[in-house]
Amino acid sequence: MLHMDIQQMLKERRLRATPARVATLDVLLSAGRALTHHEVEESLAAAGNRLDRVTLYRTLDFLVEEDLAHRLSGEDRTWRFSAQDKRSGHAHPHFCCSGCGATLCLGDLNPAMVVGLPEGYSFQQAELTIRGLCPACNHA
Amino acid sequence: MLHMDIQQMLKERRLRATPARVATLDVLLSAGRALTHHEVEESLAAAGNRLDRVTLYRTLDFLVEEDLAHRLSGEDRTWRFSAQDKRSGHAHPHFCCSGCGATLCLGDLNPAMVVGLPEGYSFQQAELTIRGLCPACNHA
DNA sequence: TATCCATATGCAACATTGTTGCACAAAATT
DNA sequence: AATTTTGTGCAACAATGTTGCATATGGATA
Repeated sequence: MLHMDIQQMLKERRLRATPARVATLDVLLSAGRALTHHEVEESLAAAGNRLDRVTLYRTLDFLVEEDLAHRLSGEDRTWRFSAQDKRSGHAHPHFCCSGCGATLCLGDLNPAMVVGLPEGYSFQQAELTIRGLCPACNHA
Repeated sequence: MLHMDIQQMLKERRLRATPARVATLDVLLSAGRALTHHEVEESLAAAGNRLDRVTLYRTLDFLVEEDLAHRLSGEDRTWRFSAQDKRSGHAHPHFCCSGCGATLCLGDLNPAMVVGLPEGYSFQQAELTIRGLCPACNHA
């Protein structure tokens, strides 16, 4: 996406359109999948937008808080961030490749799934992660 | 559970019934929920069975490999271990409390849920995590 | 356009969680 | 009992994420 458009995205929400945010959002929007902090860092560096580690952590946190990105937990204890899916906020089905860790978002979940909590428990959110092999790892 | 019985569990599978394993398994079996490494460590120490951090990591890995325990990833980037549910290996619905992080296993998943992967992707396992509040946190 | 202030950034230090290598101890096997 | 195999503890390291603080900067205001 054009940086102009990304700046616009931020300004529409009355948020500061700093270079760090624009570049980070650009990386997330361009990726076809959820990226780790490290992957974002490398991607930024490759594009000549080197950011401090801490700044990137804070920028990613910021984007998540402002609902411009989505933080999801994988099987490898590292957060992954995605700006792709602005799907309904309460049900996030993901696919996670056992081969390479690639993570991406699938379609909506059927809320009917989320029933049968024990007495006294309250529901907030459901997350379904399907593990398997992505096309690349299927062939390897 | 009695230590005798736990030793039996291990020996039936031709595994060495070391004190570290028996004590760790005991802690996991007695807990009504999945425990973090740290929680297991504390629980062991409280029972006078202090274990080295590394030994505990390795013991937990061992139990998972031998299918005596189950490792699950939470929202806080730390593994949790449970010896409770020897439910079907391919679908693990969990409940995770947003208040205190307590994690426990719910009933079986309907495998029909796991359909609709994009072309080229292969299925291995599904994990559904429901977030919400446990009874204690609901009242607090 | 120049000034100013809230806030974003970078740096250093730290915290947490998990891993690796190696020497020693304990179990199992003979 | 001796030997082999495996488990344990210690030290050091690695990866991921956090906190405090000084400085730089975006964007509102004059």
